[in-house]
Amino acid sequence: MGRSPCCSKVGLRRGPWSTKEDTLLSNYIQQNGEGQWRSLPKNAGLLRCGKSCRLRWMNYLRPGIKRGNISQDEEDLIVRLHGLLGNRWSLIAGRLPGRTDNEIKNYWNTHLLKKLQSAGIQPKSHKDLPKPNKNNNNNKKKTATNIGPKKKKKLKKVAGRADKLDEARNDENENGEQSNNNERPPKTKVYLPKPIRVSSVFSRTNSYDSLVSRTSSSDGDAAEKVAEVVSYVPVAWPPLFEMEEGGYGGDEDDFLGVGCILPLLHHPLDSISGDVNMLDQVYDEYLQLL
DNA sequence: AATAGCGACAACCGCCGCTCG
DNA sequence: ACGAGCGGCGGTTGTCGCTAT
Repeated sequence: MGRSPCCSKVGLRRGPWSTKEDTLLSNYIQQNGEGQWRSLPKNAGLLRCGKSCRLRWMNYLRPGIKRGNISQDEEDLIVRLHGLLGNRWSLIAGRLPGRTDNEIKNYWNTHLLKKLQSAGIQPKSHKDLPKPNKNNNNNKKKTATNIGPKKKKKLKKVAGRADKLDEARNDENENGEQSNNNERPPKTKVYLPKPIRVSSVFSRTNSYDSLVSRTSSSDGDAAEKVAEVVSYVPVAWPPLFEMEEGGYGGDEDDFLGVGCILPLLHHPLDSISGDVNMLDQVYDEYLQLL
């Protein structure tokens, strides 16, 4: 059965937020706290969908949000985490204080993807890792349509760069089109680790850029180099406690310094410290959980 | 100067899992 | 057990601004 939309979209504003709307939203949340997103717009005097309010708050208005200027360290970490986790942006964002999943996702799509590809890296190196069911079901999601964004954009521009006025936006009618894809794979329960924010910055000596530069600097056996770079996919999990005690990051043989990104399994950690075989087991166990 | 091409990123959409009645 | 509501997530699209032609 189809679910009702999160809110009636009739008469609601869409598109970019004005400063006035931002102020209204910020003030309301500061006074009343987050949550109750569905009723928030009405209470705050906003003509916005609750989801839109939440997104705006989470990605831009929330205190502590860092905007732009993604550092080399952060970029490095994003690449590593993506190699581990795939497109689980919220998890990746959880390891980057002040960064939002949306920003990381955009940054990946616009910067890092090209960077990796230009370096001859197929960034899908994590494809062998088991993905959560949600991702495995991506087929049911609106996958790339026959007309890609660029083509659409081109078509749109060919048709003329019509200015999109707010009035037009307001007049927009949602047709409520929904794709009824009834052929869903059976659901399976999966373990989805929750992101854990940490404030410490990991030291990573084996930087992604150095890998890339190594790869692109010479014209030797390309496949070999790709394999070499792609090997940033981890092979073992380090004990979390090392990271949490601020001592993490010294070992170049850890899985490239990602460390601690995943919730720890309940293991007698003291006994596995330094034991690569045991770490492999931990990793295997984690993969099974996934 | 006008327009096409393109990049960047903000915002939207649809789906899912969790919670609660 | 079931269904609805809610929050959250990831993929995709829309919009804007800059550059090239």
